[in-house]
Amino acid sequence: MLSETDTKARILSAARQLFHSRSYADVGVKQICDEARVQKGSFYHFFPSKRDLALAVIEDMADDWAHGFVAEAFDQDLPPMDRLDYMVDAAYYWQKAAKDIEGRVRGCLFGNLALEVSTREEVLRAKLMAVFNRTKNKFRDTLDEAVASGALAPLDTEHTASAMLAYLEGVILLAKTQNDPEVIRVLGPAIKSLRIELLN
Amino acid sequence: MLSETDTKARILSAARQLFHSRSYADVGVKQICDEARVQKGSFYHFFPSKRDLALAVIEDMADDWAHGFVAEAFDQDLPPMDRLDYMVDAAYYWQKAAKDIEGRVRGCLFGNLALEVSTREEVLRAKLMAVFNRTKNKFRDTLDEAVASGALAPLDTEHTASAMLAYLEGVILLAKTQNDPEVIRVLGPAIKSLRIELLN
DNA sequence: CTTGAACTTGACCGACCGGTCATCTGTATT
DNA sequence: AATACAGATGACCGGTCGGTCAAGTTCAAG
Repeated sequence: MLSETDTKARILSAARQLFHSRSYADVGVKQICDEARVQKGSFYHFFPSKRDLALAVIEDMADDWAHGFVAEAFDQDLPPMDRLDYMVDAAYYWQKAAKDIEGRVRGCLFGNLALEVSTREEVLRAKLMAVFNRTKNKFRDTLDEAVASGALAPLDTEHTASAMLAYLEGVILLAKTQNDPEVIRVLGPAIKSLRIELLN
Repeated sequence: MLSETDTKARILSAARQLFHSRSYADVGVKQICDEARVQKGSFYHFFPSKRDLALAVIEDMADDWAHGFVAEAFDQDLPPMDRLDYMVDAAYYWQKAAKDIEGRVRGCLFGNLALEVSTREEVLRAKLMAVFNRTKNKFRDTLDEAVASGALAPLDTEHTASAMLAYLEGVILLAKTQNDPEVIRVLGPAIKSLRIELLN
C-alpha cells in the first residue's frame, strides 16, 4: 500500500502554476486536469472541491517558500539588516525570471489570491492570513535581533515588521501592474527606511 | 436626441459595486444586469464586452476618486506632509465603512483588479497603471512642495512617491487579508517614514 | 405622418463551469 | 485464489458563462 503515485503532486504543481500566472476564478478544474494529465474523477478522488485544492496549493507553496529562499534570506549568519535586502533581491530575481520566461510579472501568489478571494472564501482568507503572519514573524525576529545587537534603534518591531511585509507586497503589486520587475529593485531597498515607533 | 437614460449609469454603478466586493471573474454579466435592472441585450448595446465594461468602471471610479477625496487629501491649503496623513485617514474610514456595512474589507478596487487581471488583460493593466501613475504624481508633487518649503530634507521625490503608493496599496492588501480596517490606522502613518535618497 | 436612430426585450447559442458516479484496474493482504 | 481497497476512467449532470440576434418600442427630427 502506501499508495504514493505522483498524481496528487502533479495536480498541485499544475494548479500552483496556473493559479499563479492567471487567477483562481479564471482557471477551471478541467484545465488543471489537462495540464496535470489527470482525469476529472481522479482529481475529485484527491480533492473534495476546487476550494480545497486552493487550500492545499497555498499550504504547499508556503512550505516550499518557508524552506526555500525565506530560509535563506533569514539566515542567522547574515547580519540582521542584510536579510531584508536579501529578501528584496530574491523577490526581484524571482519576478524577473518569470518575466523572462512567460513575459509577465506574475506577482506574489499569496497576495494575488488574498485580494481575489478574501471577500468570498473565508477559509482561504484565514489560511493566507496565517501565511502572512508567519512571514511577519520572521521579519519581527530579525528586527528584534537588529535592535538587540544595536544595529537598529529601538522601535515597535511587531508593527514595523507588518509594515515591511505590507511594503513588500505593495511593491510587488506595483511591479505586476507595470509588468516590470525593475520596480522591485528600485523601490525594494527602501523597506529598511520604514519605522513605527514604540508608544510611550 | 441626447438619449440620456440612466441605464448606462446603473450598469456602471452595479458593476463597480460587484467588482469591488467580489471580483472581475467571479461576477457575471447576468448578475450585473439583474442588479442594474437591465436586460442582457441592453447591456451589450452600451458595452461591446465585459472587458470594455471593466475599462469603463475603472475610468468612472478613477474620476470619482480624483474629484473626491484625493482632491481633498491633496488640498493645496494643507501643509504638504499632512496630506499624507489625510490620505491614510481617508483609506481607513472608507474601508471601515465597507466593513461596517458589508462585514468585509473590500480593499482598493484598483489594486484588486490589478492583481487579478494584469497577466491576462493587457488593456486593463495599462489603464490601471495609468491610474496608479496619476496618483503617484500627486504624491510626488506633494513631496516636491514639502522639500521646497524645507519641511522635508531633499530626496528622490519621484521614487519615494512610488514607494508611498506601493506602501498604501500593501497596507490595504494586508487589511483586506485580515479583514480588519484597523491595520490601516496602525500601519498607515508610517508612510511618512519611507525615503528613497537621491543618487550622487 | 414618416423616417430612422437610440434603446429595450428575451429567447437563444455553444462552450464551459464545478461536481458526481458507476465502473474498471492494479496491487497488497489474507 | 479470494478479498478489499486505492486509484483511474470517462460519460454525465444541471447550471452558468460571455455573447448574439431578430424583433420590438420610444421619441425627436424632417
